[in-house]
Amino acid sequence: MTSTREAMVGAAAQLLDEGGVEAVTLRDVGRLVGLSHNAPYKHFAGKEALLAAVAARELQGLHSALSESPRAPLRTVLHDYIDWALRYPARFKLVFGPWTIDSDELAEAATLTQSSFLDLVATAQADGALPPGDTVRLASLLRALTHGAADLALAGHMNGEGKGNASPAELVDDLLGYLRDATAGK
Amino acid sequence: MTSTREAMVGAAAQLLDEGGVEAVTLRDVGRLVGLSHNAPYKHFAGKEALLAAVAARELQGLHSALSESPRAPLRTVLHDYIDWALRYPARFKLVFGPWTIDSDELAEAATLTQSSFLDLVATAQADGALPPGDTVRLASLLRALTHGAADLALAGHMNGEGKGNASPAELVDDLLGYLRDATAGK
DNA sequence: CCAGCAGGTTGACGTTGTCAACCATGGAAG
DNA sequence: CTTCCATGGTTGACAACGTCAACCTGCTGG
Repeated sequence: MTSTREAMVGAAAQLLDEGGVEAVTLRDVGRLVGLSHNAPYKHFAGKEALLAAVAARELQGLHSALSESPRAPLRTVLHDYIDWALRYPARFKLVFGPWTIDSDELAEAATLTQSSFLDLVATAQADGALPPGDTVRLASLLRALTHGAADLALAGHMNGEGKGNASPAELVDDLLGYLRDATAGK
Repeated sequence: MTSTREAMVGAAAQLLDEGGVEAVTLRDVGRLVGLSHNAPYKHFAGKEALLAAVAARELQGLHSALSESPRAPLRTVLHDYIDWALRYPARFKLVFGPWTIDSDELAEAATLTQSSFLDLVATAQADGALPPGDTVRLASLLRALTHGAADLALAGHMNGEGKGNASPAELVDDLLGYLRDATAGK
């Protein structure tokens, strides 16, 4: 029994996937759920609030995927992240775009995902796949590279002239390789 | 003697800095240069074309900064890149956002900047500051991390709870450190 | 001389976000 | 049982925006 609010979030996500964030219009969301324009205002303060709800749902999904298989190797998780970004570019850009609104829901989902990832990095450190040291900082490094590789790939800045070009997944593997070497060489 | 077109690009950049990409409106650009709405259509095919011109100008600026001091250390260049991104977030997001338009001007500026950066990485490899190997791939790694660190910082995803948090510049230094170790250990 | 184009103007149109006012309905307070 | 009011819905309006069309300059090349 999906509430009207959830239906609206779903409709917004659908519009997002089909035509990017520009295609998400409050009026179309109303139409998609069988209500009239302005119906969304009964559930969201405005357009940004609706988008924030979509972002929160997506973040919760990421967190679920992370916490449901706590034994997945770090490399797999990062590759999955990249696959997700490439498959749903608009969602990716929305989630990691600038939130001009402070949604409690969103903030909570973000910290949850963050802590799940931290656990993952800590285990990898314990397993000797990553160098020891500040876990938060190492996690930030991994996150930044993965995010940046996906973002550049989406922006088309990484498909230059073909020669020697690396896919985002390959870049992640490169970094993991360097980090493993640093661990072993210590 | 700045042409009307250049004035419009400048006005658009100003609006961009003040209020983000949403604040850039063709009508305001017209007003800012003392002309009436619709004047921009005499110089640009539409809004996207205007934004593409702004992005191209910004990319050319990056390329100039890169090529004017060819002896700057890689670390400095990357730090400058991050400073630029944090100081002009809207420009940064515009330049590395998805270009739905193919502007020759933009494409050319992009390849120029790309090649400048490749030269820089190649010299760093020759100096022994970076491990040998596929220069393009290594440059992509550096670019992805720098870009991702800046983007996450802008999105607010990196100022968690303070403890152990790394600034984008520190992450760049971390990666450079790992790469230097990989070079020396070889 | 004049044809035409670059650059500029006004006016209009449809779409969108948002606000205001009104309406139904269902449960809680009296 | 009635009364009240919050919830979720509606319609209508408004201003702003992107964009198109039509019109109006000058200047310039043939």
